[in-house]
Amino acid sequence: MQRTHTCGQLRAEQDGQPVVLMGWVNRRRDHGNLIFLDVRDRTGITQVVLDKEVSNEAHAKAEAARSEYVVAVKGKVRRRGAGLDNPNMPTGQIEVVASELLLLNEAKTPPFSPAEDAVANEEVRLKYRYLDLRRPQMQSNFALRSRVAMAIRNYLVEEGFLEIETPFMTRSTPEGARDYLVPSRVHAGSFYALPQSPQIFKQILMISGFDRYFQIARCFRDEDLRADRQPEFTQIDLEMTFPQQELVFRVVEGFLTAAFATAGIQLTSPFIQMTYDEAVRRYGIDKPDMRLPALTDLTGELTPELREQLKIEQRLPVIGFVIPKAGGLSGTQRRALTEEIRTGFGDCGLDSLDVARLKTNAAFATLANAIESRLAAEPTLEGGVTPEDLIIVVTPKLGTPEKWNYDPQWIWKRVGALRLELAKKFADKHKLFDQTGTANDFKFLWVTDFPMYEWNEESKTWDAAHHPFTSPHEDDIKAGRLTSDKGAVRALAYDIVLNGTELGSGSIRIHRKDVQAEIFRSLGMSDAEAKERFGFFLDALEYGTPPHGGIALGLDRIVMILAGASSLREVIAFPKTAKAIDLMVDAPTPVSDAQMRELHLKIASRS
RNA sequence: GGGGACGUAGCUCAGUUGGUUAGAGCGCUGCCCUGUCACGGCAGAGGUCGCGGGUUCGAGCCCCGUCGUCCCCGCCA
Repeated sequence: MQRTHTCGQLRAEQDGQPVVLMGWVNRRRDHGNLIFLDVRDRTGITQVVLDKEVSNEAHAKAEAARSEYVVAVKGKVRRRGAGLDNPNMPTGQIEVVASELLLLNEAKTPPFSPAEDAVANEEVRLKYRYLDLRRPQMQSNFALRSRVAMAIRNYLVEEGFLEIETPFMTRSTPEGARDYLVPSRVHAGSFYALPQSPQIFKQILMISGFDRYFQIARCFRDEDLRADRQPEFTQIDLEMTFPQQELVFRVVEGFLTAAFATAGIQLTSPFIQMTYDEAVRRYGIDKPDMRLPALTDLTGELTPELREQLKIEQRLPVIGFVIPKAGGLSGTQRRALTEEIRTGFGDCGLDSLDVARLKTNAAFATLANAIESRLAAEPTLEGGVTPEDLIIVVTPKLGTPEKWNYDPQWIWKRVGALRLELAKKFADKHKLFDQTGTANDFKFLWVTDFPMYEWNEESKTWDAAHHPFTSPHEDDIKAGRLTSDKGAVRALAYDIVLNGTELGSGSIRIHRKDVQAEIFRSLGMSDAEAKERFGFFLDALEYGTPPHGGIALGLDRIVMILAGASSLREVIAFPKTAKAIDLMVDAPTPVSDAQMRELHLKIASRS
């Protein structure tokens, strides 16, 4: 028996047609001499009718059928009678009257039903991943993922990019994330590393003259996980020769537009841009969520006298922001929130003003009104500030936090974090995170001019903020800032941000050996050390390296946001838990002593 | 490495101040039912209250430890 149609395919037009369907029993409704089987495959569900008067034998088999049995149905499509349509399902105008039913396979009673909308806890879902993946929501997530990847491939190939694979077993680089290591059997005591990204290879491909490269590449990082971080993840990695950064942006906007179109979302490009400094100043974070109103600097609204009265530190900024529709709190609720903020900032010396209360006090009413009108200027608050909105004004208490001295952005970052925390807390009220199915749900943003260096408080050194192959701004090199003022050096590095999630980052690379060597030196790496770690790369730079640059975007994150999911596990078929365990296959596991010996390994302690 | 939430039937969860025999819905099993589509009706089975220890006359509930899942900080060039 050969399947003729899928379970999501049949419509009224096929009335009377003989068909063979195959799939899983989604539900069975037994009415005695009449049994309904809902048969499911990844395309949908079709109601099959087993009538004892049509086939006694088929009906008997249907009596034995249970949830998740795999069945084959031979029968005829029938337009349902008047009043029997089910408008809730695409195939609801028809049913298949079975003349023959085969139970292709039985199924144990599943621990949870793929037919239920309610989801089981993640532990069970991950253990029985094959059942979880049968759920229509998951099927649609992976169909979406496939379409997105295909659209991106097509777009990039059209634009002249070549898809080229790079090794999974490569050389460990101590910079950046922790490596996953693969012990060598042939070379005792030596290890390959799984790539954190194909960074160096793609640059070598540019030196090799491939002009435009891309790859949908698996990357591996042995760091602690989050909802949006898995130990292995997939990047859309690309690199091109002779690009201005704007050209990279156009390519990315192009393939994202193509990708989102597969989900029926029509994006408009170019995406807006903002420098890193601006992002931190206006949003307190390098990946602003543009669905929410920005931070507003209210410092100018407070005279020294007012600060004095309100016990506010004179040297530091006063920062306000609005959470739309989260207002109207009672006095008790406001006091609780104020207290929460105060303790949340702990030893940082920050406090907040209760604007609603200020308003009721004649001495401060002018200030409160001024604050309100300043906040209302924020463009995302089209209707101005209303009593429905929640106003937060963060003030530094008397006594200066030490951090201010070396990181002037610190207070902005803290308030930016508070803005996100409160936005999350009041998501039900402002509904700005809800998906409406339009391009409006997706706020893209380019963040440019990242700092080249980052002060590492622990080791008291300057580290590369992006990676050490990133080109600094020409001006900053010329001005000698690589040595004199590292904190002020801007890189030709950029991030693409979607709804507050970093989708990807890239840069224009260094293509001259002298500059590369200088950067290594500026990072405290001696020439000998640089040669030891990146000698092959420095060599390659000497054989006619074209200017080049690129970017890498997290495919998993793109699909996650597009699918409206809140965890990567919803869009990765076989993901790992927060402790990097695969609950289905049970990995990792210890290996046999024989394997260990072969790899010249010994476990120091199993404590 | 640190903080937080959760863990009770196959699943989702309730379980009062520590007090008799630990409950509900769904699912499951059996019987009945020819128009259901979350079918319905009747009957029934199903529990190491994550695990270990402690307090107590008595612990699902309190204490200590531990394991697991999730979220966050650190970390993630």
